[in-house]
Amino acid sequence: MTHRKEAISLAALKLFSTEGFASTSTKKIAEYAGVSEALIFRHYGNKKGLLNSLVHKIEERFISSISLIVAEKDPKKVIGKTLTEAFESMQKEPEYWNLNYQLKKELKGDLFWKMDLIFTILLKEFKNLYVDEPEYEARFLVLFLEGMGNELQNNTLKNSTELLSFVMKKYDL
Amino acid sequence: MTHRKEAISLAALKLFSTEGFASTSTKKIAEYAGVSEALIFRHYGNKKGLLNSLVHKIEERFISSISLIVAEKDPKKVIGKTLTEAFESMQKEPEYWNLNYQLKKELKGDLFWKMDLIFTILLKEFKNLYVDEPEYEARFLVLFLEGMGNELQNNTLKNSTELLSFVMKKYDL
Amino acid sequence: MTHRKEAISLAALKLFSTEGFASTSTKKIAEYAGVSEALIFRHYGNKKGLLNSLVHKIEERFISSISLIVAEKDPKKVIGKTLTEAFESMQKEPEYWNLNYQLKKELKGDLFWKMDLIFTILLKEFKNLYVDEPEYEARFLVLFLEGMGNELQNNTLKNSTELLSFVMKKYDL
Amino acid sequence: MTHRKEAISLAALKLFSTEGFASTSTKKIAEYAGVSEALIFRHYGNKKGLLNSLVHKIEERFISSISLIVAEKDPKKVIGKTLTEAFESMQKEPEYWNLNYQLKKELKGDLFWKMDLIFTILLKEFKNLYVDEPEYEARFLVLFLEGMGNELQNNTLKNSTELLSFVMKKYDL
DNA sequence: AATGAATGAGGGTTCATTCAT
DNA sequence: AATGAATGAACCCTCATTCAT
Repeated sequence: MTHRKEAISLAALKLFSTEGFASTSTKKIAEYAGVSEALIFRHYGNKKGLLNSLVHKIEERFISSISLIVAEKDPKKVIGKTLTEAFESMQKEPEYWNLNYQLKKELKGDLFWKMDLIFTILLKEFKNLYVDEPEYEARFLVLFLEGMGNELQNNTLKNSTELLSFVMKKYDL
Repeated sequence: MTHRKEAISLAALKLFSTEGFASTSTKKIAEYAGVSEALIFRHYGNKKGLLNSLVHKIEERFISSISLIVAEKDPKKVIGKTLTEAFESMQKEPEYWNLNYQLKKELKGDLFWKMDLIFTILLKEFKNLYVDEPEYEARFLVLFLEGMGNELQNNTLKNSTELLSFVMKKYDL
Repeated sequence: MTHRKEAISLAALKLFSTEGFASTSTKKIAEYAGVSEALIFRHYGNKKGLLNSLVHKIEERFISSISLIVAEKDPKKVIGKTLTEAFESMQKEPEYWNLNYQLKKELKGDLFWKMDLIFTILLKEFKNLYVDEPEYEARFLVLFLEGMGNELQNNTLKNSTELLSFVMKKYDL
Repeated sequence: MTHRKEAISLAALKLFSTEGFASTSTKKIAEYAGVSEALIFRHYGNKKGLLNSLVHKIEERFISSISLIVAEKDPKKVIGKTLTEAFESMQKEPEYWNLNYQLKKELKGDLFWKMDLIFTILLKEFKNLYVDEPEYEARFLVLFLEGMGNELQNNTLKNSTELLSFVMKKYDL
């Protein structure tokens, strides 16, 4: 990938995630990336193609981060690590999560939704722990995570690290 | 409010909440409402004005629904009713919640965010219950609700009613 | 049809017929017509729609002119009048014929081709005259007319009126 | 001429003649020829240069075919051969004729127009035959040929061979 | 109150062409 | 000789908005 193609990708990630896909013009992307507008179309075909390439990157990145977690054996450790991994990812790479949320609205289901994978992992481990209603326990935690992701995007969540610690303690993880 | 002005409002609510503000053209709204495009501007000044009128409606409606809750005395009942009220509202009037979520991204803070009010209520009652860390308890529940709202918009949440019952039981509400 | 809508139609007729459909930009049409470019799309949907409206006009105009001819009884008079009518139409309304030729190339058969109608008329009358090979006689004359139409577009045909007289005399019309 | 340069020339001939000069992009030509777009500009300077090279080829080819005809002595044979040569050329190399017609519209007179040469030949021979009005006789036949060329491009002319025979017989050639 | 006509600004995309390699 | 990268200008078209009626 050439220097400029990457610049376009980065600009698009930034702008799509903050302004939304529809509200981001290709001209704005080009200016932000410091390239000509036409270059976007040379490299990605069209605006949707640029988006798709970002989505692919997001998915690959996330899947590889998850694969590290499931190597663990102890159910509690897996659950704990899933929460912390997701949380840290949300903090370190907010653009990717932002984009993921944005696209969920705009693409309506055409998108790989990270939370589905997290749910699957949690469900399995809650079953291993023989809790009463593993589906609801898992879903409950996932929805909390999803809400947290929501808030982290807007920087409206104070003491998020402490909040996570609180949850970890609550679940004895 | 005349018949046509209301038709515009309804069309805009529907379209803004499903397609987003930026992606909904005034032409589309006019067609959906069965009126001329110019009428939108006569009644609401501009597109943003139409949006603002919707936002006002949403806020009024939500505040009045909350005021019923806080009339309760028993902290646990207040918490429980807050959860069920929010949940039922999400199910009965998905457009309003959808719009609220959409606008949170697009307006970035210019908007009254329902969850803030819910947090305030829950925080007060958790304090009344003398739980250990009321801020985090309240925040935790709010984020769960927020995640649930997220999912309900896309109809991707199965057994949501049972899930809520599970949470109510978990908190002994 | 409003004043400006008509202006667009006239400008398009002029430009499409002289420059070709593909080579005529909507901006050029708008400038030539003295209106905003957007108005073209309001009135005709898109560039192709504008073309289609011209084609319809052309067809209607031609069919009505032909209907006068076939009212004649004497075969020779019909043939003669067909030739002169076509010729005069080519001279008086060169834009329409130009466009017809242009479109024949660009639309490839999606177009009503005037010469087909002329052929039908001539064929019928040559049969009435009991000439040896009416199909070829009719086709021969039609191709001559077609060639003449070709040349008249570019003003490269000198003494066209005398040429027609010559042909009329040759066929004893 | 290298292999690739020729491929470009062939692709351009094909595409210009079927789609027209303006409607054929250099990208399309490059793809059709299986070369890079930049190569077109290396070999032909610009799009117009590519066209000019084609036009030159066409003219050379046609002039050499005509020179065989005028070697004949008998006027009637010359006329007959001119018709058949033109006809066969139209059938065997439709692309060249197509292009010639296309360019006549698009270049407006900047182009060598084959029919002018044919007219000159026919005129001379009709004079040799002492017919009454040699100019009109020659023009008449040329316009027929021109119309036939028109139709042959779109494959809309049935029994063209028989039609030509009919004309030959009609003129006792 | 309500509309059709009209527009300037901007949308995504394709164009012919140049440049570095 | 040949190509991929890169671009400014132009393409068709949609946008929110104004105006006359």
